[in-house]
Amino acid sequence: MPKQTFLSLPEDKQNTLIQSAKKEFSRVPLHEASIANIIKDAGIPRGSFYQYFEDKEDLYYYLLNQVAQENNKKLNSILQEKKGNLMDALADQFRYMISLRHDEEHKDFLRYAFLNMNHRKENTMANNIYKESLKNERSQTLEMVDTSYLNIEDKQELSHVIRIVGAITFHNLVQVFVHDLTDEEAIFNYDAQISLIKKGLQRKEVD
Amino acid sequence: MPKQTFLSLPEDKQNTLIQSAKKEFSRVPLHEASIANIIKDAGIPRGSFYQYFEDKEDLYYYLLNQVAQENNKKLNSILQEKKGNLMDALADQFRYMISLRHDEEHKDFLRYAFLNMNHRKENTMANNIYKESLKNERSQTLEMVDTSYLNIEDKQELSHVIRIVGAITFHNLVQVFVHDLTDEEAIFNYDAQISLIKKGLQRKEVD
DNA sequence: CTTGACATGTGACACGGTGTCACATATAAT
DNA sequence: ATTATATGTGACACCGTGTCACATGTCAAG
Repeated sequence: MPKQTFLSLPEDKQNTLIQSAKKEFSRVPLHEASIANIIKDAGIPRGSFYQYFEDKEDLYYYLLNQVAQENNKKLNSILQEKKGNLMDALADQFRYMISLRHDEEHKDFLRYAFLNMNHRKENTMANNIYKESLKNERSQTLEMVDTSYLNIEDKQELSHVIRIVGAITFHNLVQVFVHDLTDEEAIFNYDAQISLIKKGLQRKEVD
Repeated sequence: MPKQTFLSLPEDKQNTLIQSAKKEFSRVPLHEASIANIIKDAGIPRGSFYQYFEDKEDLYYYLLNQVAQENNKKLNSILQEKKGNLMDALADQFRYMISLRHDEEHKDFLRYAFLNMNHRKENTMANNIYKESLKNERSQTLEMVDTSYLNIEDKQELSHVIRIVGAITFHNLVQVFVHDLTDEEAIFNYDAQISLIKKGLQRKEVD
């Protein structure tokens, strides 16, 4: 989390720094990004940076979390639109996510995020790290799921379902960036996989 | 890949370096590991290191690939034992993987590998990077799958199934290390999820 | 042998990045 | 006006990387 000092800064100064950071994190992946570049671009001294953030990661995950929050809102609205049908909502959400690749502002930032997706980034995207407010939003999302569409018996199974579709969704998003899939290819694969797990991987015994 | 120079080295010198590397990569995750520590421990000069490997990553993925190869062999043998039943084989393989946590030699190395699992590591573990021989082994594994257990229609769907169970398996392995799950918890979750996707996530219409 | 060509070994060094700290400056409170 | 407290600043010490000029080894041909 950014330190209080940063949050107390005049908004435009905050934005300058954020813009510079986004620029750097869009140039190279996190581990190659340098604080030196960010502060040079933002025109602030090195010491100040460390008054605002713990380190590079702190700033990075602050940004990533902002993206995640937008995303979460989107999912909520889609889920509402789909009347609680989780699988349908995810199919839409997936399409939305890959469409972000064409958005100049997020493009390369997302690209490097997914090319170097790891547990912490995934967790941030799925929103578990920041703020209690998010915990609320999260369960708010969960509450919206209409479980009658799903082949489950209790809340615990719902959480397993979430993990399953989450793992598959992230896997597919990573594939999109790693192999530079077209939207069509990406959607085809994702839908195929979702369809498979919806109907079940195990052949029913035919007697 | 290590350079030829390394592969031509007397075996004991190779092993010394490998041991020192494993020690360092078990001490801290890849990005914190330092070549300085490895060569100090192995007692070789800095210049030599760069004659053997491109860089830190080169050495790391060489080691990880060795682990992956052992793993692949194991999967093959389990799959054979299970007469091509993929899902059953994976359940066993998962148990085997988490049991490696208790093996002193691999313990921390694996721990840091999974705590920082990313696309490249996952891919290495699932074996796609090194050697043609592995490509063969891979398809060899695929050939062993008896598709009659599965609810699929063609080879393409089989590859989707592999991706699905792969994503879920890795997700669960990461969770094991991130949350320090007991073997029992890990197996419970994994089995629950596998069972769900086997029978299908979508409720059948009851009329 | 000895010479030369080529492979391998070696460690000092330049470079670039990080995080800190002593000092400067602003802001607020009495 | 004075003191306390927060914030700004950039020089600096530290550490790790990858390279390069030079040293040493190997081996085959004369």
